[in-house]
Amino acid sequence: MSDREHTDQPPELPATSWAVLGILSFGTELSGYDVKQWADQSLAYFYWAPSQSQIYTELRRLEQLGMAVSRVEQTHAAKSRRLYGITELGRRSMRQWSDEVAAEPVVLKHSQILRLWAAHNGDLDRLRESLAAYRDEALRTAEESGAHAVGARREEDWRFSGVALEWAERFYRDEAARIDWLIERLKGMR
Amino acid sequence: MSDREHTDQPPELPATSWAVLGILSFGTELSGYDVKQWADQSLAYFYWAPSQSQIYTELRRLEQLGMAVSRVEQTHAAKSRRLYGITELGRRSMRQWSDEVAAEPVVLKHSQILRLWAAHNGDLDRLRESLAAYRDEALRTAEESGAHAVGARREEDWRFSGVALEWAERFYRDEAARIDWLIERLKGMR
DNA sequence: GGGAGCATGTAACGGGTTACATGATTGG
DNA sequence: CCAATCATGTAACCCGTTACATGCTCCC
Repeated sequence: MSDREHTDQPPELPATSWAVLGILSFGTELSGYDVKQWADQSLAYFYWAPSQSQIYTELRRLEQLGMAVSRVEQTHAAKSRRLYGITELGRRSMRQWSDEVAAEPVVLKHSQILRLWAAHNGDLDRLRESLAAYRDEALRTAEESGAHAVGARREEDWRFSGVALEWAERFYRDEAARIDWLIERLKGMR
Repeated sequence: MSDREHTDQPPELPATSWAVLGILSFGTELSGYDVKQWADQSLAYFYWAPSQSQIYTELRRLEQLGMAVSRVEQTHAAKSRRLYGITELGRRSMRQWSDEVAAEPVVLKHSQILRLWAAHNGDLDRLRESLAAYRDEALRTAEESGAHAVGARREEDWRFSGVALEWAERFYRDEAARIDWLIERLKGMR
């Protein structure tokens, strides 16, 4: 019995599901709408922002698997929202996923570099402009991540998500620096 | 008439299509199989590696749109392969895509950081091991990109794809360095 | 002879997106 | 009162993957 708990593999789920379950694992009861906000302010910086409708789908799936439970909160007369919380099974599965399931390969789809790669078609000056704009955007993203990291560090349970956001801050700073290098590298090319 | 050529937008296609057309834009006639090899040795380092079957699908679509043409090469008695080449329309579309179509947002799905973010569930030491392994893998990838970059620099037409691969080399080196930072940052945390 | 690589494709499926639909509450 | 935000969900669709099927050729 207690053996099974150690040897059972968590069910195969897309990473999205684990991400959503991960948000619930911070312990707060959340609506689908809330989950979306949280995802946009953390996940989005190193993973991606699932759409609202997808989040609802995932939450329903997690509940069906017994990893989450929901209850309806009656805020007002006519208005209500469904709050989801993680279950014991959910926590256990999350732990198994963390420890036992191999991490999928890191996915990078860098359309800026895709354009550079094919720059023998097209106007190089326009590419340079586009790169410069992307550089500034990356710096802004770095600052955003940093700001969210400060917020996350305040809560003991969020210490690792805080570090993840610090990582993101560095990532986007490095990204900007690499673009600077690239612009320099392209000087004189035609 | 010549006006239209300047104002027409290229058809809306998924980035995959442009990537495949981009491979053809280097001028060599290629089979679907060849395209896959090329993609694995360049695209994969900054974009992603489309599956073989997807490549065949894209090639057929590009031909239907008039951006590519194919002919059957009879290698041997019973064996043949279909070679694809870019057309004038294909080149023009590629140029328009480069110059006029806004670049899609950069997609990053970093499952290593996803695990870090949720590390309050699960074993931190196992995460550290996983990160160390990823670091080494990133360094290997950096070296691979660098090697391909050297090859690309030899051909005049590939100068930009060479620079893209140099960018990739830096990217994966920075990635490894960031993991080193991260491992250091996690020291003492539990 | 047999295995590795060359070569092309089909079918089923799934993950995820956009667009749409609906309605309540809050604050200026 | 009106816009923004909160809140939930359906339907259509598409991109892309895996698994499968098939058969050749080269070289050991």
